[in-house]
This record gives sequence, C-alpha cells and structure tokens, in this order.
Amino acid sequence: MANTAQRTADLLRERITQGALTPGTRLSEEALGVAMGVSRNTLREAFRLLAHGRLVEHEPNRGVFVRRPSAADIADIYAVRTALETAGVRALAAAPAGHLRAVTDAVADAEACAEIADWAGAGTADLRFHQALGALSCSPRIDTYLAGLLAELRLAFVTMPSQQLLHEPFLHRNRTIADLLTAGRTADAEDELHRYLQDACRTVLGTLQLQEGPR
Amino acid sequence: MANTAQRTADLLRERITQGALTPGTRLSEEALGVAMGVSRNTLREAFRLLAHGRLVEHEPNRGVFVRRPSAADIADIYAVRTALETAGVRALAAAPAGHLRAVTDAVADAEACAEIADWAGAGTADLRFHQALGALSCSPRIDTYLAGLLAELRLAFVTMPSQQLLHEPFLHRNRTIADLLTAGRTADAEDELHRYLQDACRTVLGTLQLQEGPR
DNA sequence: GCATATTTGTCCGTATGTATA
DNA sequence: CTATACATACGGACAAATATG
Repeated sequence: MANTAQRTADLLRERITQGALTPGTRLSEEALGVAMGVSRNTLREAFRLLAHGRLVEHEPNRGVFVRRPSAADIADIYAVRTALETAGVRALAAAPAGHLRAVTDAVADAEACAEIADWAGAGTADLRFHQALGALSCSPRIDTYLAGLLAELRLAFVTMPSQQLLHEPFLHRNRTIADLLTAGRTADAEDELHRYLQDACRTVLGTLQLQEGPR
Repeated sequence: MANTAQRTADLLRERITQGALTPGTRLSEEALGVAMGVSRNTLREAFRLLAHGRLVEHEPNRGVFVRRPSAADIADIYAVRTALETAGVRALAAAPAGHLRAVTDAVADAEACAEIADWAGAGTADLRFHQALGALSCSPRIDTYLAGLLAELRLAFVTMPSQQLLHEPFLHRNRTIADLLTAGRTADAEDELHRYLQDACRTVLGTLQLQEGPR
C-alpha cells in the first residue's frame, strides 16, 4: 500500500469533504495523531498535502484548520472551472468516444437520483458530470486540477442547508449540454456551459451569503 | 519569515529550475539535510511540497529524485497552458488596464533581451509574457497553476542545449498576440495563441527527442 | 498586563522494512 | 545470499509562540 502520510491525508480529505470535519475545526497534531494512530511527524506531512489542495489552512504557530471557502474562493473556483471545462468541450472532437459516454452516463445517473429524491447522490453525479467534461481534454493535469477544485467546492457545500436547491435547477441543463455534445454542436455547448457556470456561481454565492449574514 | 519547510522547498525549487540540480539527481534526506542545515523531518515536509508541483518524484522506499519531464508531460503541460492562457485572452475585456500593460511590457523586455543576445533573459521574459496572459483572468488559482506549469517547463528546458532555438522563433509571435490584444481583437489573438502553443509544443518535443535518442 | 499552560516548530535517536551492490 | 545503505515511521525532547486564567 501507499505510505502512511498519503493514506492519512486521503482519510482526512474524505472526512472533510463529507462534512464530518466542518470548516473552522482545528486539527490538533497531538489529538488527531493518537486518534488516527500516527505520529506527529507523519501527520504534519499529511497536513502539507491537504493544505496544498486548500482543504485546510495552515496558520503558523497556531495550527491547521478546516478551511471555510470565502466568496472570493467560490468565484475563483468557478472561473477556473469555466476555463478547464470549456477547454474540454472544445477538445471533444479529439477525445475517444468513451469519454463522451462518461459524460452522458453521469447525466443519466444524476437524473435517476433526482427521480428518487436522492439529492446527495444527484450532487455527486453532478460533480462527476463536470469532471467528465474536463476529462474530454485527455489531460492528466486538468483531471487533477478539476478534482481538487471540485473537492474544495464540496467543502463549501457541506455547510449549506439544501443540496436540492443547489443542484436541482441545473440537472436539466446538464442534459442540454450532453445532448449538444452528442450532436457535435460544441460551440453551442460551450456557450451553454459558460452561462450555466455563471448562474451556478451566483446561486452558490447567494446561498453562502444567506448563511454568512445571519451569523 | 515563513517556516523552515517552506523556505527549504523554495530554495530547492530555485536550484532545480535554474539547473543546479539536474533531472535524475537523487536528493538524499541525510546528505541534503546536513548540507542545508535542516532535519530529515523538515526536509521530508519540503519534499512533499515539491512533489506536488511535480519538480521532484517520490519513489516509495527509494527516495526523491529531480524529475525528468517526459514527452507526455510536455504535451500535457502545453494542453493545460492552452486552456488557461486562452481563457485569459477571452477575459481581456473584464481585466483592468494594468494587466494588459504587463503583457506588453513582457514582450518589450523579451525583445530588448534578444537585441543583446541575452537568451536566458529572453526566456525568462517569455515565461513572464505567458504568465501575464493567464493573469488576464484575474484568478489567483490560475496564476498559481500557471506558475507551477511554467516552473515544470523550465525544468524540462535546463537539459536542452540552446535557449535561443527554443525562444527566438516565438518572440515576434508574442508581439503579434500583444498587438491583437491591444487592438481588442481577442478572437484573433486566441486563434494565434492556439497555433503558437501547438508549434511551441512541437519544437520542444523535437528538441527533447534529439537529446533522448542519442543517450 | 502578567504568569501559566498548551501547542506548534524543530531536531534527534532508533527500530523496521526495502532496495541494491 | 548476505551485507550495506537508505527510506519509513515512531517517540521523545526542548525552545518558541500562542492561548488562557
């Protein structure tokens, strides 16, 4: 198996993106070390890995805290997503056929989840849809970047009340984009994706403001 | 100042991108630790940071080595650069005026360096030109990504013989792009940049192959 | 504002496993 | 196959910075 620091980081990443460790929580080297059965040195290495993905914040001489993405973070994440995902759409012609099927499969999954009101599942499928859009570029680095960005976004979502309000309005637009891609209308798909991400960004920022205001 | 691990990583990054530590070099925890006056624990933390930027490769139970970017790496780097830099070009209208000046300044610098046959300087200015293109998106994350990609590319360049052959053919095309941007012809600038990066990628891959073959 | 307790930052020693000569 | 060298991981130690009463 991989080394301990990597495993520890993976485990913590999962805990964070699933909301078990909420933003603002302090991750004590001592306490977490004994809880996870690793030494402080190893845990510190894991912290470096997570800090690089912006899931935790390292405040010198104070410790590491689960990150609370700001409005500026959200806006920036959507800006980068727009750059990377539209690049995937533009690269559709050069991508193998299986890559497009991954896109349509994710859309179908999201629709199936929505059918039975499984909004957590719909959210996961939604993120997979966008990951699949980026994967059309056939670029390992774009895949890595996008995975990190979506994990960070998921972290922003965990404090928000309704996953349904965040995802439901966009499911039929996923289908629209997938259909445009299947029809080879990449320019139209790019336009739609661009507007889609702008709207989604506004929705998320609005939800964030709602919970930041009355705090 | 910042913590020791960060400083150590920064110092090593500089050594690597400037060719003092050439690809393939093994970075021994013990030897480097005493040489830089830091403990093995701290050095390992620094290694994690560098490995994330792909400047070094961590081979389990064998150690860390200065990375030797493969042809696939080069191609991928140019694919991501295309996505990020063209996104900057498309975002020109929304960028503050100073950002465009940073682009034209970098072009002027590169031309001045070429005038006096300072090809190392021209190479640096060239990279700054591309960083400035990405900065048009006004996205901190794109800036970070691009800086990492260009550092990795610089690592690929250090083993190549002539910086002149790598950069000179593209200087006048930098000027072309800058002029198109100044004229507000973003669509034309994007097309030109796209072809530019394709050609540059081919040039670098060709040079890489030349030195890989007769090894 | 001060004294104290806690926590991080850094280093060292060491036992174990793995790769290589 | 053995021996050596090294990475991996742990635990302990102490100074420095921070938080707490």
